[in-house]
Amino acid sequence: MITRMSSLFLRTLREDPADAEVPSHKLLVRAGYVRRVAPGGYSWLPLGLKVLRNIERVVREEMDAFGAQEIQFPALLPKEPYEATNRWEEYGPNIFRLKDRKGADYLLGPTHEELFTLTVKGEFSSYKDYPVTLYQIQTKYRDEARPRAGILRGREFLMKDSYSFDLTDEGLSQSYQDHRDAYIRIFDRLGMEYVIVSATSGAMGGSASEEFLAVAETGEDTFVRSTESGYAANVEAVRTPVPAALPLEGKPEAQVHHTPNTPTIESLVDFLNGANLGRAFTAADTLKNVIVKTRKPGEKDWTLVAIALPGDREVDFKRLEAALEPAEVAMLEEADFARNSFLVKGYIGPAALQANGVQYLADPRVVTGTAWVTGADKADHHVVDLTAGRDFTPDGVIDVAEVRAGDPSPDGKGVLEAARGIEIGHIFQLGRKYADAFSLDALGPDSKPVRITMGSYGIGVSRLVAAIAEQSYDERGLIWPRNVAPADVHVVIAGKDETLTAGGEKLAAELDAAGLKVLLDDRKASPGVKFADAELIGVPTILVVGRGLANGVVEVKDRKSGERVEVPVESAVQHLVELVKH
RNA sequence: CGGGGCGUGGCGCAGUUUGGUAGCGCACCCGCUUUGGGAGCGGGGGGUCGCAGGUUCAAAUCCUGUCGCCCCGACCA
Repeated sequence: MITRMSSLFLRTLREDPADAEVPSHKLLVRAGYVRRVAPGGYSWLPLGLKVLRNIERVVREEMDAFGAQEIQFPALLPKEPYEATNRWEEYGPNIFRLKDRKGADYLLGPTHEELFTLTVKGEFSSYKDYPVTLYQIQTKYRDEARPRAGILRGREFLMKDSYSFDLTDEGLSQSYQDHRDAYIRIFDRLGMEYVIVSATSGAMGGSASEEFLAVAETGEDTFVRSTESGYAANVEAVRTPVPAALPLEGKPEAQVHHTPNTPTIESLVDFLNGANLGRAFTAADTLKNVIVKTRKPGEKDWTLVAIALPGDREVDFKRLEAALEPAEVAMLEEADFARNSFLVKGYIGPAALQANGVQYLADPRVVTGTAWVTGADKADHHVVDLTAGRDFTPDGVIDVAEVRAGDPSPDGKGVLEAARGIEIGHIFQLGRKYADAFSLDALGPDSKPVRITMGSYGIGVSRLVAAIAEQSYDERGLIWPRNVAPADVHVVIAGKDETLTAGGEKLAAELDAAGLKVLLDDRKASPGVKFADAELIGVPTILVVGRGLANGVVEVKDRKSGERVEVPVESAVQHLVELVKH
């Protein structure tokens, strides 16, 4: 197919739009791919739509390839199914709600678990029908509090969502794995740099859940990865490596010291270093005892839990919540201290805690043989060289300290660094939550009902356009990976005399005949304008038909490397076909 | 929801302090020249200055109200 710039509905902008901050937003607008029509709502212009469709095509091919079947629901949905799962309430202000003329409630679908479940229930009833996986590529709506970054976080977006329905847990695992494999193929084909991180296993039976993050500075998600290996994880899922235990023999005796006015780690370290103890102390030598209270679902009373961690670290509340889930967690209030007089604020130690039946959980770094400075359970006193495994033994391990850049990687290779990513895919095993809500059963071979178990899998299709752009651009413009580019070759006729025009037209026709998608710049603009636009638009290969034509050569430019080679006109088509098809 | 900023031709902005003929660059149209890196010269079209009310002989500019948008954060996938 030949797309002619002379008639293409396209206007490129020389300046960045004022409301754009991130590179993908600026470039997609400047290059004429998208235009904003409302906060979080964008129209796709011809070039943008080509890119979007290319991504859709890759997603569709890989979904179909493992047997998923495409269907499509309305975006406009009745309230009732969402009431059945309580999500009409749970979603709160994040869904668009509307009423029809009769006053009936509707919503614009944010995701479609309910509809898929109901649809399967309506059609299938025998165990022989399962397993089945359905998907759709469809516009979703969420009333984001603050849409931002152009296409990256909109209130209307295109998403592929699929749902697997299985008779058994093993079947669900297989469906999950099928999706995982398909996602890897999809993102590889799209030429993305991405990581797969385990998402926190939610309250729903510790079900598996992983996120695919496109690596990009502008991403909203933080994850850590190893500098030396492929290890990557959500901060909440990082497991701190446990150091080897140290021998207890020869360790100095624990000694209580009078440490006036040292309720904080900083003041304690300063005091110790001024106390002529014959060595230097750092915050990492102290053991901080943080007390929180937890409450399991259904329980009325809170229970105290102590968390011991090196004094140079803070408790990461998100990691703590993830570790204690499904129990709730809260910080202590003054009243809690008043009620428990053994808690001497600033001087809490393991002895009083354990003596009073408070569960005492320690950071993985607190292994047998490590010696600590910690509270002595009375005001203005600390104990030095309190040694784990000798003077105290924690009731268990809890890995909730903040993860820092420079920490050793859990796989033993390299150290961790923090990085940002854009969530482009999410897969997880739902289990039977929705099947239970709608009593989705299959009749088994024994004529007894079997409750179906489900998985739910998403890919942000429109978001991918921006995510790919975030990973692939330079100061001149966009640089599309081959599989998503709006064309295979951008033919620039650099000049306007008739020989050039005719030569360019002929090459474009031949490339088209050879099955390539051609963007032909047949405008009367000056070469400089055309070159600048070609680089802004970002088709990976640019064919320049210009002054060399008189000598029988044309120029093939690689958008990414900037490399140019001169090719004889006669072999240009073959050269390009090989380049494009690899 | 908290903080900050902004609403002036299609886009990017100046003009508002100190009220007095709405301006610049890009884009667009016409003519001539130009044609391998966003050309030159000349001519031209296009804006009820977010909206409403008020002050004034006179309001983009001052006052009051209101609506909207963007950015950071909170929240959320």
